[in-house]
Amino acid sequence: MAKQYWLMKAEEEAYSIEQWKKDKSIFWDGVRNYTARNFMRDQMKKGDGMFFYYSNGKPSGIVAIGEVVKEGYPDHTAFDPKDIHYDPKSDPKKPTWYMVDVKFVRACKQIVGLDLLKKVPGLKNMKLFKESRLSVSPVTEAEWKIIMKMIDAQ
DNA sequence: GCCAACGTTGGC
DNA sequence: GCCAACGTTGGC
Repeated sequence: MAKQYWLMKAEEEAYSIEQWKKDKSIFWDGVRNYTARNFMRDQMKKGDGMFFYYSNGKPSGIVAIGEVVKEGYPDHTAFDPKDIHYDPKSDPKKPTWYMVDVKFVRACKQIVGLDLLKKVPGLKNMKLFKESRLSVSPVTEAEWKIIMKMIDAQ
């Protein structure tokens, strides 16, 4: 299958790129939305590219580039009553929630803000704008290339 | 901090 | 299975 591209959101207070840089590879736990879950469980493949996006930021935008290194597997935080993402309805024998591992590739010199992304004609159909509440969303190859160029030009 | 958008829950 | 109420996300 051809390489695919994704955009994944986190709040800076929840997980920062400085932390990611240190950790190198992380599991993307805590997603509790079926659409996002389906992308992680069924579609994300090893080697796929991803943009790390700060939501609820000042401003919000893309801050780093990563790569999928482990394909969908059960999100164990759903089984832990002490975890904030605990979901008693997820059965370890038949897990409801899945996650992937993503490794840090590089940080943007500066944030590629949402306001900037919105101004680019080639990006006007981005899923990010249309389904703004989705924490994992697909990025087309054309969109990926445009954004990579914006990052390289920084 | 407000509020629009939208997913989820639960009563019927 | 409908739909109102409620909760969450995320831009501003």
